[in-house]
Amino acid sequence: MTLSLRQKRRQETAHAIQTATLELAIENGLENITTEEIAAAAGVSTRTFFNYFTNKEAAAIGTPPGFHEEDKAALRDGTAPLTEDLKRFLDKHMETLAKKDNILRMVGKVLRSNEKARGILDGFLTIERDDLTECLMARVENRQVAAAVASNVTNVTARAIHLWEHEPDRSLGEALDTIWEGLIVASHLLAGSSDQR
Amino acid sequence: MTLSLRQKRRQETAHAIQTATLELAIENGLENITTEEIAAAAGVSTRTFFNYFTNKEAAAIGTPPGFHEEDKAALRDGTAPLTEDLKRFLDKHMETLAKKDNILRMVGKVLRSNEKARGILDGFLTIERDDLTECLMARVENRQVAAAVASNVTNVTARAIHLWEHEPDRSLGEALDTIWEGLIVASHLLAGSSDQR
DNA sequence: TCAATCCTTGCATAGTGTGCAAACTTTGCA
DNA sequence: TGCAAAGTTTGCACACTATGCAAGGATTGA
Repeated sequence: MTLSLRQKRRQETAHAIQTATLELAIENGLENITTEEIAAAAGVSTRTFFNYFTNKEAAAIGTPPGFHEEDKAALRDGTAPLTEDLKRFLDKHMETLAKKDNILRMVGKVLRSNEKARGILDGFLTIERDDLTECLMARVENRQVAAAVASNVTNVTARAIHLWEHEPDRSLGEALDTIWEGLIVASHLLAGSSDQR
Repeated sequence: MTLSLRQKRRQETAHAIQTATLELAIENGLENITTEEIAAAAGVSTRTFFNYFTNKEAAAIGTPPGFHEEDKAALRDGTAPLTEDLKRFLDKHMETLAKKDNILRMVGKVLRSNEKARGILDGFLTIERDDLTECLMARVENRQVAAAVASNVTNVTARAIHLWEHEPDRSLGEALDTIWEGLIVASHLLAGSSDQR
């Protein structure tokens, strides 16, 4: 985990650009600031800005954390009922996200109603979903089932973040519990069982 | 349903621009054509292009059909188990999409791996999902459950289209059936029932 | 027929994003 | 230590994107 000087600089610059982007954007709105202003605030040239990110939106989003290898392994090799292993997996993932909850909150504020940004986020979500689908192949009978479960996981994550953004006194974990509850009830309904609990 | 001359022209121009965009894009890739070329091919000025669509990607996508009011009403007021009403709803929606399957196929080809386009599509999907969530409020116990079900519906649609794009000899309806099957099994798993069928 | 309304277009302009080449820094090997 | 290879930053040029504005044309309904 020891980074070379070059790698460390790269991380620092990337972080400086993201921070500058978010701060300026919270002040003025992402639409009303230019890459030039961001670059100046981050202490680099405009050209260098574009060496790190292809646009403002990507700079604001930065590089979201993917799933941890250990968590994926635990999910793949788990022996408890799938629902339980999944819930544990999601809890872990939420903990990871909670570590950067200040950035998460800014990103949410800044990106609402920005199409380009939604596309970028959707790209990351797609990667996560595919990643998870592969994991789940070890636990379910075929790819369609794995994809359906994986979709629900990424959706739950997105909806939990959304809920957390709108209800300030709720923690990410608590928001997840509420959303998860809804998913379970919905699954009973879709499964067509008559007992809903 | 009788349109004035102005309204008819508007539709025609919009359609001409979308068609020109898709044809040029299939030939050369959306990234390699300019709004200027598209406008010329559609027989309008560049400025007029931007009066209709804010960018190439939006022009390629056009205006996707939302859900039909009758179908939504049927879902809201249905009395069969929710799963069955939902499946019927999806079947209807797929029929609607199938009517424009030539455009659907082109759109899929052109947009793959275009972030801006994904954002726009995601915007439309969000509208559909919210629309559906409202409908489902009449059928389920709370908003979280409605949102979970609605997410599954839009996901299933997206995955069905994806499957159909990759397996040329399958109809949209058949693709939906395969994906739906996967969702039902997944729901049993998430619901935690021991019998999976 | 005429005024209100809407549409198209050209022009000007601010901003985005990339290729290229020159200068500079870090790296790691002799 | 010294030096070549690799990676970074920057300026510059350039093509493309997207919007505001104003002039002129077409459509509408009275």
